Amino acid sequence: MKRQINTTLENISKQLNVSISTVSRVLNGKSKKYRISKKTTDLILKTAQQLDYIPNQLARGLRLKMTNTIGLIIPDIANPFFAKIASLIEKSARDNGFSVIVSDSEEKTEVEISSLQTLTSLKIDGILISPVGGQSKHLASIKNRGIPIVTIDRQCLDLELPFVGSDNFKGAFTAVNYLAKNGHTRIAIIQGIKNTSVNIDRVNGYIEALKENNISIDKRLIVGENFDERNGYVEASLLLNIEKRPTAIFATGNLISLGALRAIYEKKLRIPDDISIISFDDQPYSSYLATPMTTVAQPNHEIASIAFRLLMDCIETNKTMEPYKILLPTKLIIRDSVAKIITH
Amino acid sequence: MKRQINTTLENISKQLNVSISTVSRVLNGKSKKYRISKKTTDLILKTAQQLDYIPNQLARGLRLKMTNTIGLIIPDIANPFFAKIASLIEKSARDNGFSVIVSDSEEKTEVEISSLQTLTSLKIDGILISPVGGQSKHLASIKNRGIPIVTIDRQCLDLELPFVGSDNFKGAFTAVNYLAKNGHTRIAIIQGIKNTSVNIDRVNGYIEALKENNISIDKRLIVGENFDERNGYVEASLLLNIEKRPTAIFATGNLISLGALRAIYEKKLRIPDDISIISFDDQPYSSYLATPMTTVAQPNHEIASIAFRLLMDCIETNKTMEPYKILLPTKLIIRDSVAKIITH
DNA sequence: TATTGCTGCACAATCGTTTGCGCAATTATA
DNA sequence: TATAATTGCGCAAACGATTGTGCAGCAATA
Repeated sequence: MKRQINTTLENISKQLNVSISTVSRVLNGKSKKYRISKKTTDLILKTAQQLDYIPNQLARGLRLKMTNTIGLIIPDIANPFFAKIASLIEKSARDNGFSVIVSDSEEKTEVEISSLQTLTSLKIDGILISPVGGQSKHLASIKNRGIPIVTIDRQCLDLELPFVGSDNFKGAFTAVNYLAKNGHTRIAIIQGIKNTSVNIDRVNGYIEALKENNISIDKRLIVGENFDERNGYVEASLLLNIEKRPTAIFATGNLISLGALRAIYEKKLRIPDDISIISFDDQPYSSYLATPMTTVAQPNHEIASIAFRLLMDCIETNKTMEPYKILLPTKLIIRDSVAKIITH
Repeated sequence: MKRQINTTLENISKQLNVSISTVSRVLNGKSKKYRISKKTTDLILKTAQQLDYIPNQLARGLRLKMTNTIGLIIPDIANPFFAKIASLIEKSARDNGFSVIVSDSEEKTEVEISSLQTLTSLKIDGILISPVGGQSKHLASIKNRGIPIVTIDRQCLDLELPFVGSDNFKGAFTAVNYLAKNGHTRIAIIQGIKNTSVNIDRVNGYIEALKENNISIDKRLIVGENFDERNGYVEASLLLNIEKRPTAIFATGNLISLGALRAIYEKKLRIPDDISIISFDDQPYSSYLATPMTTVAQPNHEIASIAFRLLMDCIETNKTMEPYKILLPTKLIIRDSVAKIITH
């Protein structure tokens, strides 16, 4: 129902009394290949410019089965970690002539499924996804359709797909080990969503670090179930109320630690005097907090650029996508949120 | 060059010995309108499901001149303010059956121009943009093409376009007035990009507040030129070094204030004892900073949802888009970063 | 029996590109 | 002066969907 007056190949061809194909070839820089004369070429180029011709990518995509568009599905665009990833991906894409359609799955499988549907109906050339976790039939279906897909940040547990992300196990291990080396023995972990690879690896890293330091595992100190701020707040509040409360909290995400801070300050406790904290994900503000926070930083730039390159590879060489797994090292950034505990 | 084995209307039609049109009509729920028998209808529906039919939106869009896709161009996805906006827009869009193609202009006009090109070639149904500022020919061109467009957060200065954003003038005025009422007379402002409406309004609000409080304008206290962290850092560092240094800084963006914090702490100064600060944009972490920061919060949710609704209106009723301007109120959130100065 | 009306669907054009193939006109070769 | 090669471009199919129009077949009516 729109009356957009767009100039098409046909417009140009009619104005110049040449065929549509000739115009197409010229505008695609195939003049020599198809031996279009310099005169015609120049003429077409000029009128195309005058008429402000912009190719219709729908038609192009329909014909070429290639849209130069990829889909990016992440669980929460507003989360600074994902925002950064999204921004980096978009830039890589743009630099390579690709557009990106972003979709926020809100950590919900149904949303993820429907986004996947939408994206495939939009005929994107590939998908970058940080899966919600749990089910993976819908991802398998994408894979079977032959649509290039690479997972980012979070792996798919029961499906072999290329992956790029941090070495979460080691990252968590290092953080918790650091706490232990500082004399902490009652260390709590506030988890994110349980059936995400990220979370599993971080929890395992935590457990391994405790074992390594001969600290027994206390199930009551393994809490949480979501990566959001509310979860951090709720679980930290609870933790602070148990009889022998932990001396340190390991927050598995940047929003979680923010929530934990809220709980801690609400109780008028001080960091690190009353309680220590380490958070996954370094943020620009991490050093300006009331107590500059010790964090484990992820290599966002590498994650984004490698993931994008991997996807491009899958798209170009349409080979059966050997499920590469790329684990990038994290970095513990030590600031002031961890106290050294003197034991006798 | 891909061998995607997709089921099309034709596949279904052949399998059932009916025509493509019949299949199309059934799958679009137009069985009654075109009097397709219940038997045929059910059969088609069933096989479509079995074959996992997903419509090709390229073909659809080509025919319908409607893609159910909008473009969103913002200057920096990684900036939490825009990340939030993007996330809210995406959700609104999804709820209305639209996809959004995100583009980060990096505050560069050339990028903005080329993104606009890409988006129109992708045949998006409308555009939401927070323009870089400066030139606006490319936006005029979009408008002339009849493509629905609404500006968000930043207005276009020399072109009438629908707009939704905060009342930046009043927001800035209130903030600076608050500083003045607390006895500050040497108040610096660190600006963002100069020719953005946002910045102009905030600076004007600042100036007006000074006038209202009989404080003379000191040009040396009006500094800055970018919304990023580096600008905040550099300008704050400079400000802290001038002979009679300001007692308060008004940072016009969340990244700017972060940079300012860096400069302040680097100089071992304390907030608010040595210097006061107010920042535009409230953030989740604002209250957990070394000194919880007084901020002027923007109504992100309203901005996003109203902007989206406005765009939908433009798209649906394709009327000539009366350039609505919607200014939403901001809110001063008072925390601890402003000192009360006692004058004699 | 002839006419009308309804049911149930098919035909074909269209959206804007791309591209293999073909063909006329020109130039080069023999 | 034939024949061959080259130059320069057009034809038409295809991509996958939507939709106005038309047309059989059958039932109902006159």
